[in-house]
Order: sequence, then structure tokens, then C-alpha cells
Amino acid sequence: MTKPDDHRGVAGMLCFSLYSASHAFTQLYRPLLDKLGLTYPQYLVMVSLWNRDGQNVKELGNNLFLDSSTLTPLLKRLNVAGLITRTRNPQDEREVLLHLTEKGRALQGQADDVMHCIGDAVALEADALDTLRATIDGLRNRLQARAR
Amino acid sequence: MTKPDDHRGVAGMLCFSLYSASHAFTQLYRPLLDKLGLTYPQYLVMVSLWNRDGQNVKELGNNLFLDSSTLTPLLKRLNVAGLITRTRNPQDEREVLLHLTEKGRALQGQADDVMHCIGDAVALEADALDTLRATIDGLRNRLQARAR
DNA sequence: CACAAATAAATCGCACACAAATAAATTAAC
DNA sequence: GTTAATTTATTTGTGTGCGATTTATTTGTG
Repeated sequence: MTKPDDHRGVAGMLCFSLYSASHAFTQLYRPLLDKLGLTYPQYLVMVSLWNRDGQNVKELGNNLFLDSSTLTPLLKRLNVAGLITRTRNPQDEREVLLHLTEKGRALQGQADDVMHCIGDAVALEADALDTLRATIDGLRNRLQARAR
Repeated sequence: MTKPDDHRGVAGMLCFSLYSASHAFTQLYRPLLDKLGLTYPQYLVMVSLWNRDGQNVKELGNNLFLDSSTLTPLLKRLNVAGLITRTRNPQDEREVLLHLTEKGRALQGQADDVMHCIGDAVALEADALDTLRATIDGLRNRLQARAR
């Protein structure tokens, strides 16, 4: 919260701007991702695996800032949907390795359409967008540093 | 999503910056709000009612961009905690009016400490913060307009 | 007045998030 | 080399979010 004494309720709080904008993104994604049979968090997992296949749960969690208690059930759903496999690492049986199936890899093609639609709605020039993203990432990093 | 062809996974996506920054805020708030016995969404409801007491569920939902299926159970918990009352509007029995109890009003004093802690972590000058908030709010409004 | 349409909440089902506790495997210490 | 500490993932329980449906009340139309 940022302005203790204003009279605008939640509207003046940066945390709420982020909270509501993030939900607005999810709402915009929903009908697009429905066509791929994915939820928004599932889509983030797929993006991460399209970028680097064969991550374990820990690495994926570090990339998405999510913990295994969130990811385990989500990954099971992606597995049931036939998009990924979950296998123990023979070198270290504690780790579960995540690999795209053929079907999971194929889905990346359809995802390009999704990104295009979202880009239109965001309606920001490339450099304005980079600046905004960098500002928000910097903020997130400061918040996470405090939360330890 | 913003950059289809980069090689950075989720890290290059504005939606993910918002998503992860919003969660980081929640994590920072958690230990502070634990002392008040509130979750972050419950805190948003209290802020809205501190700003304007006596809203109905619909109005509150418009302010927070949340719908009654989310709010009803949350409001019941605040009611059980003794922070608010839920009464039907005699003039229109469809509406449920939300009023702070004495205990609920009293909690606002402790919330000032929370805001102070958060403000420190955000570490932005007032005008930089206003600009950022306005940018994100503008983005949210564009996304919501597309989502209809 | 009667009765269909609209509105406000609540209910139900599913999928996150995350703290806390547990289980299994590896590494460290001695 | 056996035991303790650490690491990785799963399980459990609570609280959101939200689509879809349902219930109750009010408004609109003839």
C-alpha cells in the first residue's frame, strides 16, 4: 500500500493495481487457452518447457516462482492430458524430470496465435513494454528480497 | 505475451511479470497480515469498507473486480471473525449490505503499520509510483475491455 | 393484476497458491 | 561405514478465483 491517507480505497494501492491487472490478463487468456485445453498457470509451465525441455520440478519452480506443492498436481494434469512425461532422474532419484511429449511440443504452434492476440490487447510499443516489464521485475525482486 | 521468438521462457512476458510481482506482494503482506488475522484478499475488502462502509456485495465486487462467488465465502469468514455484519437491505431484499463492526473499524489502526512496511519495500518515489500505477491501471482497463 | 425478464447472492465444481508435515533419496560428518 | 543433516518431491488442509447453475427478489410489460 502506498497512500495511507487518501480516500480512494483500494484504487490508490500499487499492490491492487498489480493484483487486478494480473487477473485481467488471466481473463483475457482464458478463452484463448480454452482452445488449447490449458489454464493460464499450465500455459506458463508449457512456455517454460518449450524454452527448455527436461527441467526438474525444482528448476521449473525457480523459473515460475512456484513451489512443488502447487506444481505437482498441475504437472499431473498436464501428464494426464498427454502433454508431458514425469520420470525420476536415474542419477538422482529425488528429482522428477519433465519432458514434453510429441503432443506437447506440437501445441507450441497454436500458442503463437495466443501471443498475437495478447500483444494486440496490451497495445504498447516494444520499448515502452520493455521498460514497464523491467520496472515490475525490479519491484518483484525488491519485494522477494524483503520477504526472506 | 510479448516476444514470441526470444529464448527466455516466461521471463520475457509482461503477463508473467505482473503475475509474479502480484504474488510477491502477497508473500510480503502475509506475515504482516497474519498479525491482523487477515489474508490479502480479506485485507482488500477491509480497505474498501474502511473507505466506504455499508457497500453491498455487488458494489464491493465492482471495486475489487471480484464476483459474488468469490466474495460470499470470504465475507462469511470476515463475519465469523467478528469484523463485519451481513444484512439484507430492507428496501431491496436482494442486496446484502456489509457493515464494519466496532472490532472491524478498530483494525484500521493496526493496518497503518502494514502500509508503512510495504511502502519501504516498494522503495519508489511518490511520482514514480503514481506513474507506474497509472500505467498498470491503463493496461488493466484495456485488457478488461478486450475480455468482454 | 399477471407473468416474463432482469438483478443480486448464494451454491457447486474445479484449479490454483501456499504453509506445514511427510517420505524418499543423497550428502556430510564422524 | 553408519548416522545425521540436507535436498527433492508429495500429501494435506485452508483460502481464494471463477464459470455455471440456482434461488430469491424486484422490475418491466401487457
